[in-house]
Amino acid sequence: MGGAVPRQRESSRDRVIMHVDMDAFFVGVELLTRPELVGRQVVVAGSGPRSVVLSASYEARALGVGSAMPTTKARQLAPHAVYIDPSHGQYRKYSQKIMEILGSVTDQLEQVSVDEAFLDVTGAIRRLGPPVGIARDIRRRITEETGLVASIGISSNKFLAKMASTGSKPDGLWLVPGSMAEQFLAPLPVRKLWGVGEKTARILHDAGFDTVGAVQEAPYSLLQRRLGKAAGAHLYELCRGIDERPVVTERVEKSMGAEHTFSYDTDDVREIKSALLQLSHDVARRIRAAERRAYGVAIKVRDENFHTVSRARALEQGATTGREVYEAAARLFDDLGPLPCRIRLVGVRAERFDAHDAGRQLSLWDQASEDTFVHEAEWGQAESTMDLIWAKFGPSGLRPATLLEGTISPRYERKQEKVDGSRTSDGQESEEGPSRQ
DNA sequence: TCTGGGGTCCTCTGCCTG
DNA sequence: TCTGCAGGCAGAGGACCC
Repeated sequence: MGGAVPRQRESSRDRVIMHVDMDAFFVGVELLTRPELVGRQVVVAGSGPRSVVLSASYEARALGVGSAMPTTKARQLAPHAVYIDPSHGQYRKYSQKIMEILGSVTDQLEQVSVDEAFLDVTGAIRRLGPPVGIARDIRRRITEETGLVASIGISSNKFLAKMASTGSKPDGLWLVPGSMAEQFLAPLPVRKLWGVGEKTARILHDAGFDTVGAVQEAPYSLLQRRLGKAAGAHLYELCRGIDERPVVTERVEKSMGAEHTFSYDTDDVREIKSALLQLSHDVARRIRAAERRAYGVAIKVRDENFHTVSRARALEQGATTGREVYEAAARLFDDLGPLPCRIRLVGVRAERFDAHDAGRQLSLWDQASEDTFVHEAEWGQAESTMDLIWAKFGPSGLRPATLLEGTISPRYERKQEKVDGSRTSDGQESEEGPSRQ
């Protein structure tokens, strides 16, 4: 039952893994252009009624403001903080610079998100010297070349390196030898473990485990009983600092999705379908950009009570156009039946990708009529042409007629204008970003 | 009180098939 | 032919991460 108790392979203790994590990255980037705000409470958050905090300066964090917190709550906690709309284009630009610096250290680089990455420097030590020296050099170069601050954790695997960088923040550097893993982790609250969220922490608390040290004492079978086979085994390993995952330099996306939260809950089917249509086109554009074809489409619908349902459908012919994605999404939505209450959020996701076949295959639907096939091919061509125009002039000038006035609701239209307004002619968000307060 | 958006992985369940 | 069972697979939902 539950399999053998896992043990760490001795060889894996010889690896040297770094976790580089930027300190309050979004705020840091904003402060580069607004140095007068350094040392003040600064919060990067959307300005909508339902937006959340993306990043907060350490001064704001001291008041309890944290990421993913509703902006309304953050304003209660930090009423005198400066609130800034996010400028994602800038964040991407700085992220790229940072990844270039990290890439010059080793090609064993795994970018986890816009502001953090793992490096396997095992092979670089002979060339560049001891790990701590490499990490110091990385931190110095990031600050000199971008003006931003990074914290770095070093250990024998990704999990421990991540825990070390978290512990070193802000502006720190920690090395945790693999042999010290259990002592290092024991005093930490279980919630600090990577993969232990709110729910798992509550289950562990109910079982009497509040610290990693307490979980270290728990039998393997008990963890599997309480948390499930995989999660139990995973936690058993993590609390001992065992993590055999390699640094993955190339990652292939398994799905691409887009979601929209309405400013106000709605039961207007026209408005909901208009959002589904817009999202379908957004997703399809990314499918085409990646030269892929989606053989599955899923929708997500969240109601006013925060109850979420999802529905998925396999597609015989891979989808690459917004029209194809929307047809599947709209059918899934229709299959849900009459709305029992108002809707808060809708999402569209494309999945089950395959290599993008160059020649357009005839679908069953297409085969019904030669005219239909020509029409579909033309539609695909039209959307590809739209991609080119988007790339050159930005999204504001062109969109399917079904997304223009009369079909899309005024409320959703306003949001699109806001998004479009923050972009430049090359389709990227402007250097200045959206308007700020 | 109020909870975005994008993504991955896991579990459970029901259906199909051998 | 029917029944029971196991395995594979897809769909739905949940938890988690940044």
